[in-house]
Amino acid sequence: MAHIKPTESELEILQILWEKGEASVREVHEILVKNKDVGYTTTLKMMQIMHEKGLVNRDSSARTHIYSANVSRESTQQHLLDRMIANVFNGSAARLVMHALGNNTASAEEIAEIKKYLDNLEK
Amino acid sequence: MAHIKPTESELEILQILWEKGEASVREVHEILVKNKDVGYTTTLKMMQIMHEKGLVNRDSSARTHIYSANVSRESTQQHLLDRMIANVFNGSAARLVMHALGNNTASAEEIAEIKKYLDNLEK
DNA sequence: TTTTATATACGATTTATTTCGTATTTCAAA
DNA sequence: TTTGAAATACGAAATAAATCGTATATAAAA
Repeated sequence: MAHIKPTESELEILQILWEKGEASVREVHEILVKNKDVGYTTTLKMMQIMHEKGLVNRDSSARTHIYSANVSRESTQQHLLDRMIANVFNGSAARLVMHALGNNTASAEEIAEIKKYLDNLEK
Repeated sequence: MAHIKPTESELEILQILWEKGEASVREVHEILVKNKDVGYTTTLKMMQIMHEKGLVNRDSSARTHIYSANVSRESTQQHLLDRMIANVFNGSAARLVMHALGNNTASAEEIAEIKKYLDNLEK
C-alpha cells in the first residue's frame, strides 16, 4: 500500500465509500451534494482520478461503475494523525490527546473507555 | 483573528516561529533547509505571503525584517484538530485519541498526565 | 425503432500553492 | 568611497487540486 495522502476532497469521498462499502458515482454524488455545491461531472472526475491514484477500486463490468475504497479507514486515519502529530504537535501525541479531549465533548462512556485503554498501555 | 487555514508549508514556518518567538527570514530558512531542499527566496516569498494573509507579524523597521506568529499555536492546533475529527474520524474525538495513543509511544509520565486530565473531565 | 435519460471519457479552465530568478536597496568592510 | 555581501520586492513559472462543459455511448422507455 503506497504512502498516499488523500486531499481534502478525496477524503470526503473516501468517507462515503468507507461508510457504504461500495457505491456508484451517482450515489456518492447525491451524498456530497447535501453538504457541498458541486457538479456531477466533478464528482465523476474526482473518482476517476482517485482510481488512477489507486485510492479506490472500480468495477467497470457494468455500465454503471461501482467503486470501493482501496485504502483502509484505519491506516488512513493513522497516517494523517501521525503527520499531524509531527507537523502540528511537535511529535507529542499526549499534547494532541489533551487538545482533542479539551474542546470536544467526550461522553462519560468514552472517557471510561479511554481510561481502560490507558491502563492497558501502562502494562 | 480570521479563521485561517495554514497550508502545510506555512505550518512548517509557523512551527519555527512558535518555537523561537521571533525570527528573520534567514533564521527561519536555515532551519527549514535542514529538512527540506528549498531556496532562500522561496522562504522569503512564503513569509511575505503569510504576512499578507495575516498569519504573521512583521517588524520592518530595520533592514532585516523580523517576523513573529500572528496566530497562536493553541488555536491553530485546535482548529486543525477539529477539522480532522470531523473529516477523518466522523466526529468522534475518542476514536482519534485511541488512534493517537496506539501507535505513538507516550511515556509513562504522559499517560499519567492524561489520566489526571480525564479525571478532571469527569467531574 | 426512435427518443430520452443517464453513464463515462476527456480536455480544458480555474484557483491555490510552491518555487525561484532577477532587480533593487542597504549596510558594512575594504 | 567603492565594492561586495545580504536583504527585500516583484513577477512569473511550475505544480497540484478542483471544477465543469461537451462529446459520446448505452440501455430502457415510449
